[in-house]
Amino acid sequence: MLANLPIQVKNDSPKILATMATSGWAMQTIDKALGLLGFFSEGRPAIGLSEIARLSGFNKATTRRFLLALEKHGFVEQDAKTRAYRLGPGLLRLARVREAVSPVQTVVQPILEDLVSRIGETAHFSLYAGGSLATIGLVESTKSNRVMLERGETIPLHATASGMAFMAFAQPKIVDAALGKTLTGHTAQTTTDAAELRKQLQSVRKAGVAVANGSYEDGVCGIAAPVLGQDGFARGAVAVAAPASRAKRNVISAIHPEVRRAAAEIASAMGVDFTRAATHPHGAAAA
Amino acid sequence: MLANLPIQVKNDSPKILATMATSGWAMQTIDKALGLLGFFSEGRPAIGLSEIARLSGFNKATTRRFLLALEKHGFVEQDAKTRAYRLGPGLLRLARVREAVSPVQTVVQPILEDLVSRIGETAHFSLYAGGSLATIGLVESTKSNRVMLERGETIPLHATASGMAFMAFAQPKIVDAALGKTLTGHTAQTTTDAAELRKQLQSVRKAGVAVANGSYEDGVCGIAAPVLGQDGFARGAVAVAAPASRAKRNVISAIHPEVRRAAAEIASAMGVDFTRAATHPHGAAAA
DNA sequence: CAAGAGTGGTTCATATAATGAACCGATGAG
DNA sequence: CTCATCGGTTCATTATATGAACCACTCTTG
Repeated sequence: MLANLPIQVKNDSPKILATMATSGWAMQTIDKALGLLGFFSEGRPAIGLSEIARLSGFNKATTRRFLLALEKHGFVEQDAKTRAYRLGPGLLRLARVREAVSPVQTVVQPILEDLVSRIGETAHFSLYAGGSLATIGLVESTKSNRVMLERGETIPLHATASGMAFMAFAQPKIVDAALGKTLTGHTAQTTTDAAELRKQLQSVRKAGVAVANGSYEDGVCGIAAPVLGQDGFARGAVAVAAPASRAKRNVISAIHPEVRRAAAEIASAMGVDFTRAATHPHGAAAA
Repeated sequence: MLANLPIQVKNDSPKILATMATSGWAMQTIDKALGLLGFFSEGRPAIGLSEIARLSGFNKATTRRFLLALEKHGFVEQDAKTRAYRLGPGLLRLARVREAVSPVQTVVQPILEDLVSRIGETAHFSLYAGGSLATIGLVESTKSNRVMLERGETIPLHATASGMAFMAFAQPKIVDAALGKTLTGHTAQTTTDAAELRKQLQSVRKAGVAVANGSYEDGVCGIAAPVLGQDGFARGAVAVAAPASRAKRNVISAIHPEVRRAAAEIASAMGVDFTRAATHPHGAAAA
């Protein structure tokens, strides 16, 4: 049973982009090209041309043209030796501009650190971007038996506590889009029925917190709270991830208020007007 | 003469992208869409649809489709109230992945801080990305009369010390591309003649350092050294920016070795093999 | 108030762009 | 050697992006 070893959570979904273009929408070329960037992760930092083509389902020639266009703008760069492509330095500049304008990472990190010091479990913060939640902040527990996450990972909305907390307070169209497509089961515990998930979202709205036990990764229990924007809709979520072995009822209960507090702090630090949160569009208290 | 006030350096170039597509190259749609991101900066963090269309030279309808495609992937987001677009959270994730794989920002910052503490002037580090240098790290001097820079700014190659230091050791094709297009004069001091600039690059190669006095912003003197990659070609540059009033001959001379040292440290920290730097493709010592 | 000039956003005929099977040369494994 | 990769390229085929004119709306301004 994994005993006392850190639990490594990974995301190795291949997901073909080529067929996705059939969603009857416009500006598909850009869509496809930007989709390629999603294949890069901490665990797969550099990818060869053929492999990207295989992963995305595009022709090698097309894939290469995409990569050249991305390279021209510094979004990817090609290793001179291995010829493999990796994320480029242009992203750093854009992220800096964004961060200079509305600081998130700098503000979130200390809040997460505080959260981790209080409850002793790994915590992370993610923002909704491009159809899923993107992990923006991550602080790992110092315990030897802890949950480990990849930096900058994208996490599915329907299979995680963060995702459920987010969806419970997100704009309806986002939820519809997320639950509309085929829901992949990550473990035996994953709920893949949209109607059932919507029922669960109701409970999350009442509680203001989402709990997911092994629905994304076996043996990992997540407790998450939504981070709301000025319009009252969710922007992202804060979550605590604990080994299931430690996640007893009373422990989870104790974590609830801490996660909600962290979520409120983050929302506030991101410049949220909390008087608005009272007249929440979902009619539930979430902060 | 500006006396003792901090000197603010800005970049307000409008530059139309619509005509640029004529460069006989492929995958133009992606190119155009990604070009829009370049209009966002610390000084212009949010832009309305019409203004982006005006800046880029594209049709409003086309521009909107670009923005929607970018938004879908979290590269931009639209303010619910003002309807203006700004850089999106998806960039943070990608930058994090890139940073997790090959840390630059985290490594550069302390080196810059050390540099600033030694010489007492503003210092910054930039990487080549998308046709120009992108400021990745920035530490300002604590003096009241100091040079101020925007975070995440893109700086022209031909008009700055950083640019010249970079070009002097960059891949020839990059230099050709940079000097091939029309060179804009930012001040009366800016050299806009490609042949003359190439001659200056020769001197920079000999010195291993570039000095630019008021060629980008009046009253600002830049001293820069290239940061070389494992292939011996420049990846970016470190620069010190001082008010011209303080930049006496002997001061500049004193800064030279400090900037070169910082450049060497950064290159080393970025994982550069320095035994390679000896057999430099340009036949000059640059570290 | 009304008129004018801005917005952001949408439509549909037109014209331009993206695409991929087959190809090449190189490299590495058996 | 042979076979299977790799990254990269070509050109006929096809699907795509594009923009003028159009709303609906919100400011100013007289």
